[in-house]
Amino acid sequence: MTLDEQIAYLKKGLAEIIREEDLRERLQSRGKLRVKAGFDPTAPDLHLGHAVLLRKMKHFQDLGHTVIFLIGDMTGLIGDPTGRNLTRPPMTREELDRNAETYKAQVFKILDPDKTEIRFNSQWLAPMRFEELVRLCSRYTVARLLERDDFSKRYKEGTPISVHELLYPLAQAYDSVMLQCDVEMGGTDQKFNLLVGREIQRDFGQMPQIVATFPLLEGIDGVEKMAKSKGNYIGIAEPPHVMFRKVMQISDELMYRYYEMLTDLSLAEAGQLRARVAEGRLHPMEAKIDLGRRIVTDFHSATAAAAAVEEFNRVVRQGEIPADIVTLALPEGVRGAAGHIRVDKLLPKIGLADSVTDATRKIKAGAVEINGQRLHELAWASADSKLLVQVGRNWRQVTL
RNA sequence: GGACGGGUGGCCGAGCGGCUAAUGGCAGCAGACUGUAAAUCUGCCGCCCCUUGCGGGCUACGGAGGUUCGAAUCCUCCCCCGUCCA
Repeated sequence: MTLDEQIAYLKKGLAEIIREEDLRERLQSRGKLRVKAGFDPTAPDLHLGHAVLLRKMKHFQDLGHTVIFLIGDMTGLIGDPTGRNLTRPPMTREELDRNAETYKAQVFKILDPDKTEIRFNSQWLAPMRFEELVRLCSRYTVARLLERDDFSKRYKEGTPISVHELLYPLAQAYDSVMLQCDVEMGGTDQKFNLLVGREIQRDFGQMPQIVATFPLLEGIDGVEKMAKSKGNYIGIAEPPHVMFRKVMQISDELMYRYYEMLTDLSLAEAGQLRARVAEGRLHPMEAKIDLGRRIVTDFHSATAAAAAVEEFNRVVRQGEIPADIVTLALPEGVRGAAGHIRVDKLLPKIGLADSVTDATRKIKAGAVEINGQRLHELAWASADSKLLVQVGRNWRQVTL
């Protein structure tokens, strides 16, 4: 690949790169770059939003560069009391290590282990003395920190900003210094932090890192960014058919975006796809099935993807019973006086309702089917040896 | 340390002595529709008990007391948050 081709390859899908000339110059002078991206250790379940970043990291590896997967475990060790969630307990070293293992299992679905360093920032942040911390802080000003969008907004609105929050950009920047990063990547929401890294590095006599930001991937709701806490995510480690079904749930509009950010299609190819759908030459559902197939193939396999498509057709389109239905024995205490099964008590015990009250509501709303029959009563008598219980798109099989 | 403002259900945000399990919005759940969706429409949306009835009970408006037949609403103290002053 020529230099121009390399840059084009790396740029695809990025929101911004600061500065491209620096990247060009450094690719020439240094050849092999150190590329960092940081991850939160408290939420080890990676999702497709992270995958966008991981894919880009992989692109760097494809060109022979080293990628540093930095786990920001310092926060986890302290027990970050951001906002009103004051009781987040500190994580133990064991938990953090376990999370790191979880990360590895997921991350290496995409990254090349031979070109990946996994690092923890507690390695240098934990032994830091107060004096050193104060020195680090003296390299930056409060005014500059308050430039960050969410800080200035919160400051104006009068919502609290804890001092430690101001310290994070500095800590992150310090990570770049310690790791001697050439490039740091992050979502567009990280831009400020990444830029602080440049300045602090310069202050430490290092070449300022190149900053690469990429757009945040919307979650399956199509509105908010993908986040586990918002429940709108598709997890990297989720089973193939779950992953596939979630892809099928996104809106048509969002589908193109996923094509752009999560597949190897070029932007031009994604555009063509959109045009073909618009012209009625391709059914949107077909396009989405293909998207799902590609994504599942990336994280599992082509075979798994084919099975997921098949399962989707059977269960969702034809309304048949899922193959991987959870089977349980009848729990205790769900029989009424006459020996009938109290469905309202059963549902919460088999994970189909939040509580008995909730189960009652669902039954009254006609959302519950047993053995193919819609239920309107709280009790059920059955001569069969098993019950096939369905609430919405969740199924359970209960053996008597 | 002082003055002022504020803490309501997952979130936002009304209520400011009874008719309030607490308006409304968002989110969520279920149903209809469909191409799987989206959009739209409908219902639900604290917990428990009784095979269920416009049934009964319990818990809930930062915390603890108090006033009152009755408090999210009034009083006292405490905790927390913010703004300004020092």
